[in-house]
Amino acid sequence: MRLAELSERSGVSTATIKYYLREGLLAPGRQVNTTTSEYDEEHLRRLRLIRAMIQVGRIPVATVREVLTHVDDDSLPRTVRLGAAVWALPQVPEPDADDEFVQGSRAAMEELLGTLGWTHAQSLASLSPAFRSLVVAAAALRRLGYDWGAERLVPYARLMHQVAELDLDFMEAHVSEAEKAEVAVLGVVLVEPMLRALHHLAQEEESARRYGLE
Amino acid sequence: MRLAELSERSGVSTATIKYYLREGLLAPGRQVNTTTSEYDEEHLRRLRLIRAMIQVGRIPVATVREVLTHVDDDSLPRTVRLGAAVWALPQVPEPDADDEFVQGSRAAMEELLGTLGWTHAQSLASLSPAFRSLVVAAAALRRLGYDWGAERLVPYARLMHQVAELDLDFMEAHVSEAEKAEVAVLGVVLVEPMLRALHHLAQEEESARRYGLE
DNA sequence: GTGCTTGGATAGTGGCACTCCCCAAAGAAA
DNA sequence: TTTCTTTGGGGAGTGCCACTATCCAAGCAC
Repeated sequence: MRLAELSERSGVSTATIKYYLREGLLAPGRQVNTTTSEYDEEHLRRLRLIRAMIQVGRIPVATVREVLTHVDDDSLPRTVRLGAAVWALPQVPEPDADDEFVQGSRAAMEELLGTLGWTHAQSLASLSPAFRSLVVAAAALRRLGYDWGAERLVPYARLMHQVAELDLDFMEAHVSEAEKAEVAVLGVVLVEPMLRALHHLAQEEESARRYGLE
Repeated sequence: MRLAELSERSGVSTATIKYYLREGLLAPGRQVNTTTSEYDEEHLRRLRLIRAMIQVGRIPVATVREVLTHVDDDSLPRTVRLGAAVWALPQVPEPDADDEFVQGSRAAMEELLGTLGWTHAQSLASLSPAFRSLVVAAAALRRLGYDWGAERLVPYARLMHQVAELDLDFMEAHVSEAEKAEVAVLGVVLVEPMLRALHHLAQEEESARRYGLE
């Protein structure tokens, strides 16, 4: 199929597809001659994935490129590729290491991992963007006078661990059917907005149950 | 305290504080004379809240203003104010109602609420931005060939309901100590990034347990 | 009075995600 | 063959956003 048809079937304008091609998010089509390129179903699928990451996952274009680069890197084993892709997802900016609230939160979050017995996460903590995000969020709450320390977060962490188990169970069940790490990234990137939405809905439901609709 | 000190103590530049004042995020200080305004601890606290929402919660400035407007609206009861504030939080754009994937997902998500017995959420579904987000995310997955229907989401939803119960338990425990709805919004806005970070950490941990670090 | 600081206003900056426009080469029509 | 339309590539432009830099006049400190 040509650019126009790719645009038609994906609902993405030709100008935007060209932009993605230029930015290296989408591989170039098979060049038929100087003015025509041929795209296939794989291009359409990848384009839909890119759109989902950008529109639903709110991931910046540069980050999408980075994530896809890791996903496509055949030189690494699948699990490593997936890990690299997830670590590339956008996180909060680097915190100020001298800030007292940041230091206190960092200590509290290390304690949290110890309490949970997440030994692998502990050994990765200093590198993990997710750990950094956790520290930054906890520091912001601390700065406002709230102590979201280890003990308050333990029940949240246990619930999120159950969520992670569901994620991985699903991935295992589908690895055989599609060997592409793309499938895994998809699960990681698109499940998050669903979790967020379910969280809000659950809050609405529980709030209505407790206090009525008024 | 004057602008310079407010800047000093919050770590936010005077130029940025002036911008927030201009945008109506921060109430003006008490005007002492034509060139001096006096700010108090409440201004400092509000400024820290704004920064946390923008930097940690990644909420756009216009949305922060909207959320704070609801929070400060004394004409409504507290629960309604909180609900309005949460509904103002950024969500995905309106989906194309004619899209077959969107229609299928909407039906599946309505079925999900039925299965869960979330009757209040059901009655609010057509209005709730969270429900819309859920539909959009499910539609994106559907478009890529994955069926995240009601039965696959039920376990996720039950876990997020437990999270919501924790949230509300915490809020109830703190309502007496601070009557401001600000406290509640804070919980909603800043807990989300923590959940996200915990989710990632849990994935890293569980993935390392199952497959090793390689 | 002189010089520095302050707060308010206006305009400018840089990044991002497109989006517009032009062009030369194909392919289709006459 | 000639004319007309379409196509893909590329560069420049757009609109939005979150600041940020500059200017200005009024105060205050010495």
